[in-house]
Amino acid sequence: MSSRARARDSAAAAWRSIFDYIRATAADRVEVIDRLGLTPAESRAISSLDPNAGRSMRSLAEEWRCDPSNATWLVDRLERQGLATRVARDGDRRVKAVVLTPKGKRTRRDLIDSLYRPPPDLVALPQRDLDALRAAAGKLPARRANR
Amino acid sequence: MSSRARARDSAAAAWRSIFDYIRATAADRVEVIDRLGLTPAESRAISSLDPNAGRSMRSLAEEWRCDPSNATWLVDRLERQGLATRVARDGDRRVKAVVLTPKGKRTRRDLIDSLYRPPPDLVALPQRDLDALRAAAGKLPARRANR
DNA sequence: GGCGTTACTTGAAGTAGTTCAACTATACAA
DNA sequence: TTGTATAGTTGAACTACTTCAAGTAACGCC
Repeated sequence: MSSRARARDSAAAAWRSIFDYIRATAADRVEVIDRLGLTPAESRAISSLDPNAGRSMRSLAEEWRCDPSNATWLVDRLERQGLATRVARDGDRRVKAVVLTPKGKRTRRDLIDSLYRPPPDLVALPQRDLDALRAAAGKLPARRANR
Repeated sequence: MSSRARARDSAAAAWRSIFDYIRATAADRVEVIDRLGLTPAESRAISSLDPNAGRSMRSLAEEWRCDPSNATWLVDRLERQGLATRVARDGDRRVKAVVLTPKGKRTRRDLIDSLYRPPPDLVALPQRDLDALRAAAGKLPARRANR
């Protein structure tokens, strides 16, 4: 067997296990989002806002791959919940910077901490496996290059 | 540091990387589902149907944690697309077994093959990492025990 | 100052998914 | 047989999200 084929085999087996595990734990994440009173779209929105900087509507719409009017609608929802506000940017008053309110920052912190908390099954793995997992997974890109 | 704390640390780092990578590749999976002309709910529905056996509406509603009427609505959609049919079960004619049509089986096969195909970034990892990943991830439960 | 461009908003229409209450048909047990 | 429970369906009301077309306001260049 070629080394290429061997890589594909191992990767396929690994991916299947990871994928199944992600699906098995999906309900936990829904629970987190529910607890914070968010919809899935709102939770994604909140986590793409930088607590220390505003972001234009346009850049948000691009990241979310949605219509600008859709971004307006979503940010409206965040604003109505007191999680974010719009401030006109000095210099170019056309662009609105969306910034997290203190409540928004707290909610984002809670959201991210909760989602990043490793599930018990994972923590229960042997230390050897955890170290290997950490090393291997750490080499994966956290963001996909623009295509 | 206690061995418990060490496990938590490694697990947290590993989980973060995995979680980020899953999010980074989410668009690929949306693409697969779109290509098959399915909604996310339909794709989940199709993948929980066994190609070799029917399943009652009730058991589907339980797995999907939704109202029975919701299951009716979803299976209606599958039926309208020619992916599944209902057959009354002999012996208890109240229960309808939902079975995949040949087209439904093909679609399911395609869906699962596509979702289980490991992303390129993963295949590109060093063989040592892949083997370790496979071994570690293989120890994770694929289904969550009922709670 | 006029003009094209950019950033964002508004409104209308549509799909997807959820929830609840009411209903039908079958099974099963007293 | 008569009641009671179970499996599934129907319909109505609602929320979340998407898409498109049209509109407003500010910018920046000539």
